[in-house]
Amino acid sequence: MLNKSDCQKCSNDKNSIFKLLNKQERSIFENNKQCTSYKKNEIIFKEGDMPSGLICLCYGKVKLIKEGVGGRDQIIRMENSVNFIGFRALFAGEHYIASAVAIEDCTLCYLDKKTLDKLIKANGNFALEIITILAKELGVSNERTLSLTQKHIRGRLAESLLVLINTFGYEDDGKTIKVYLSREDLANLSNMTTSNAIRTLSMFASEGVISIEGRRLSVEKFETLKNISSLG
Amino acid sequence: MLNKSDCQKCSNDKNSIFKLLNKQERSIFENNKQCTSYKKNEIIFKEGDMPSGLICLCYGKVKLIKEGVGGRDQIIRMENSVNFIGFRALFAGEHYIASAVAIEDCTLCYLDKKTLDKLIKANGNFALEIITILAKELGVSNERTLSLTQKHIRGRLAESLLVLINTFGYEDDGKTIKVYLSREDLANLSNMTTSNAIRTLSMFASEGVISIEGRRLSVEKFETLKNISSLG
DNA sequence: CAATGTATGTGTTTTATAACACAAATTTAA
DNA sequence: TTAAATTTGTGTTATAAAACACATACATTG
Repeated sequence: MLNKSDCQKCSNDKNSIFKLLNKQERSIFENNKQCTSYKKNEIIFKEGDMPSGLICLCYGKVKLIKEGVGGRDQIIRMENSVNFIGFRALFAGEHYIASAVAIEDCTLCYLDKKTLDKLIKANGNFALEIITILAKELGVSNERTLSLTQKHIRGRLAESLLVLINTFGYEDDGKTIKVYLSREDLANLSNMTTSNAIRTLSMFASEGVISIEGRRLSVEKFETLKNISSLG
Repeated sequence: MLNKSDCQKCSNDKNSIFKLLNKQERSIFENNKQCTSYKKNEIIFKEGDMPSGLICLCYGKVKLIKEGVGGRDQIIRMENSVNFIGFRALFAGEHYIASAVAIEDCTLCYLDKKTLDKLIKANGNFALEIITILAKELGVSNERTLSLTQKHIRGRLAESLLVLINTFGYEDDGKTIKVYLSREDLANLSNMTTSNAIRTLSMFASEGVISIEGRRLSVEKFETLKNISSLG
């Protein structure tokens, strides 16, 4: 458990929704938040757990993984800082439907549900912003369902790479995707077997669309990747 | 366009979220709502349209259908009265990602976005309820993605039948599903081709799990249906 | 009420992708 | 610093489901 002051990102990040709070509300938030950290590969929460508060991912990267039929897990979401994780279950008043696993060392902030509800009830713009976040997320999920069910393997993998680019961006070279996943994770994100992820990734490389150095994936032909994603 | 007083369901239905409004807020709602009706098969809104207000389905049944890759449409949602339709896009500030089609004669209520936002900002409990609805819906969508991608045909179709029972209930005989869909709609709901929906439905019938009379589907062995859904 | 279109039903073929099997490389642990 | 475990890579086989091709039944309409 870190000192409260160790984490300023949750409220000071440029996109932080806590900026919508007024001075007094803001201090309620600051006085009730709690910071923690997790090492790479540690489980932040497990599918089936009951959420007790809002979790803000301040530093690090997280995958949200859901147990599938017969051991075939599905990654339903990749999250970069600064963003919330596990807020769906919290707001729905339900158990988590996926587990959150740190894929890098992470720092998190907690805010208990009671305080959060108080802030939502007190500040209409804050409430509306949460409504917007959930509604956008629901759109993403609906689109994702269509992609995962109707696109072919190449399209699904290409789309996953685009999602990773969108979520994590590039390294300084402007082409290496700023996240390092196992082939298995890439497969679970793209709804395919690990062997097919490996094979398809190699195909992309041999076509010059990407280049591969272990888990380092660099995009060489972005437009081609987008084409594969939308046509596949 | 009907007279305002023709529709009382949107605010008087036992589960209506408008019951959370106080007297004054309630009258704002009543004074600004507009009622319309649609005939069976009419399009209420189209994928790509921009929403202008909240739509409450007061009478009738609706399917929400999304264009897929190469003409393979997907039904992303079935809605019964009294419930909202198209609220996701409205709250996200985005275009509709699916079209709403009346599968029976329908009566709808509209409430413009401006008035709705006013009510959300004014009433924290109302805001929290909308947050809960969206969060639950996002959970359903995540579960659905897993089912549609990982279950086999039999499991997917069985699950769709369970969804229909859950949404529309039974006729007075306590076993006939209270909605009459084409085989194509059933297929689009279950992510399969029409022929496979027909074939699988026949299999269920020959196994005695359901009985079929045209579009009338009656559940003979509910537990078996649940087993097929969860194991498939 | 014929005629045309649409929905349903069934068999056959094709294909995308999972499943399996194993080898090589890499990482982790002893 | 060797052994064990895990991850990556590749070829082969098996299979679930799409695609295709008709036939029949049912609706709709001129």
